[in-house]
Amino acid sequence: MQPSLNTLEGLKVACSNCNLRELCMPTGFNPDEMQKLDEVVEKRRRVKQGEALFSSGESFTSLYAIRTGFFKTCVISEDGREQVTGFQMAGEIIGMDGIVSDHHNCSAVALEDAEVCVMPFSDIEDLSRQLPGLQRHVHKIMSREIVRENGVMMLLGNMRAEERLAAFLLNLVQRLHARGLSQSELVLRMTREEIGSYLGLKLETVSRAFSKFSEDGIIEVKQRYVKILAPDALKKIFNPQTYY
Amino acid sequence: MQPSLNTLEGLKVACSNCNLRELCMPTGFNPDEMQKLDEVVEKRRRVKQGEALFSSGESFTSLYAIRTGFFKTCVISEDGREQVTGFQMAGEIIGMDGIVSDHHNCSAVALEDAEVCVMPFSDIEDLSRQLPGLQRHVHKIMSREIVRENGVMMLLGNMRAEERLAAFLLNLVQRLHARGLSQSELVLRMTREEIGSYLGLKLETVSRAFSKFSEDGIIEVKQRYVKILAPDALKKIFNPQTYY
DNA sequence: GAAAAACTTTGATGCAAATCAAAGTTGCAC
DNA sequence: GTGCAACTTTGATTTGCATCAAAGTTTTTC
Repeated sequence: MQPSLNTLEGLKVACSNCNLRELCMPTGFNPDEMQKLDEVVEKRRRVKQGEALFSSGESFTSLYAIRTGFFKTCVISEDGREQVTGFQMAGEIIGMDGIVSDHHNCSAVALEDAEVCVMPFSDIEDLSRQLPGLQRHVHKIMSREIVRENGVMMLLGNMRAEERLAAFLLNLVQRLHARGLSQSELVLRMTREEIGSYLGLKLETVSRAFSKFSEDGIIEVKQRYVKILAPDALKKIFNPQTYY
Repeated sequence: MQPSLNTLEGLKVACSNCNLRELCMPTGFNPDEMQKLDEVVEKRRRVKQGEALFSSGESFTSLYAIRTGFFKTCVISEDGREQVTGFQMAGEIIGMDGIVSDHHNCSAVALEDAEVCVMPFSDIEDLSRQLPGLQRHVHKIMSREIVRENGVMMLLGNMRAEERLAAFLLNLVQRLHARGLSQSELVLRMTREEIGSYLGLKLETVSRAFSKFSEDGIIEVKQRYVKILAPDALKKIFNPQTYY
């Protein structure tokens, strides 16, 4: 096992001084424990835009912490229909779909050039038996994913096109804001078709909903660039009852 | 802590001789480890039809293993829309939605009189630090739920009404069969409205899809009773491409 | 920097499922 | 066992989104 300073092209990659620590790893450890935590990151890996970090059916070995870049995860039915199951950004952990069967159940594709920390799952399991804080963290991350998917089911099962898009934009901008970016401006990393797949809509419907929001003065759109002019109006569309 | 023989109305309730063991707990432990595992089940709890085992917002303490009965889990949006996120039967574990925030994110309601094993989550965490097999099992159960929800997203995002109902029936009968019941006959524990909520459809649409399958000779329906006459036809509806 | 490829927008039309409506069935309460 | 409440089925109509189509924009490629 390598020491706490793993390298990728000469870069220092210890969790202990990573600026995403609070997002992807538990906190409150002593220096000794921190060092052990660092060792969970076996190495880093770059993934070019359009490439897969892992693909459905591949054997599962590791979880991945996103350092930079943006991913989509998607499942494909036997007859070829693709469903985007999520979009993931820096500080988020992906790969947990593979644990149950030792094979990945979905694919993770980089929507922009990305870099991930590779964390062999057997090492995570070993260490989380020693560090209750890490154990708890792993449980929370998986539970968070379950809860997130519950929310998507609500979206897909109960909401209309504009409600889905409003929810999508609010969620994206909230997560970007938590990473120090603007809470009103964003550049979409995905196409209208990928948004549509995630939201259970066709790309034309997504485009029309964007245009409608724009006409109503709720957002400003120029291709992938979106500026939220009236966040309250978006929230009202997403959740009509709360505002009356 | 109680010994391995917890009781509920005089019944013996040790995991070690529960006939659902293979479904809800890991296997391959020695007698000493088995005894520890038994102690994770704090007690049993009966839940009457229509009552909630836990409700959204309640503080999270335990996971629950279903011994008998049938549950639905559902989330409710702020404006009152209900989305059924799953149906659970004997041997399945529920409550994992509560781990991330220490509060339940969804509600679990018994669709028939039920009995569950209450497993305090802190005990599960303590013991799974000692028993790697248990640790792995907990991870697998949560991963399985993530993968299941991915499948539901595919259903809701990409499939038409009859495909959804076909998938639903095939999934139910497969799980019942794994519990020793018929692979062709079942009695639905939920209403048309609850099926519709799960599948993102209105109750009338569910009813019409049942009638259509019945007219086509694929199933026999009498209210809650369903007999699958042509399982291959159902599979073909669910997954058109595989059969051509 | 021209041509092609990929993506987006907008309009016209069609259709699957929602909605509205009413009758039929089952099961529970008293 | 009668009456009411809950659930289910079926029909008529509406509607939101999909589909089909074409033009416009941006990015990539050579």
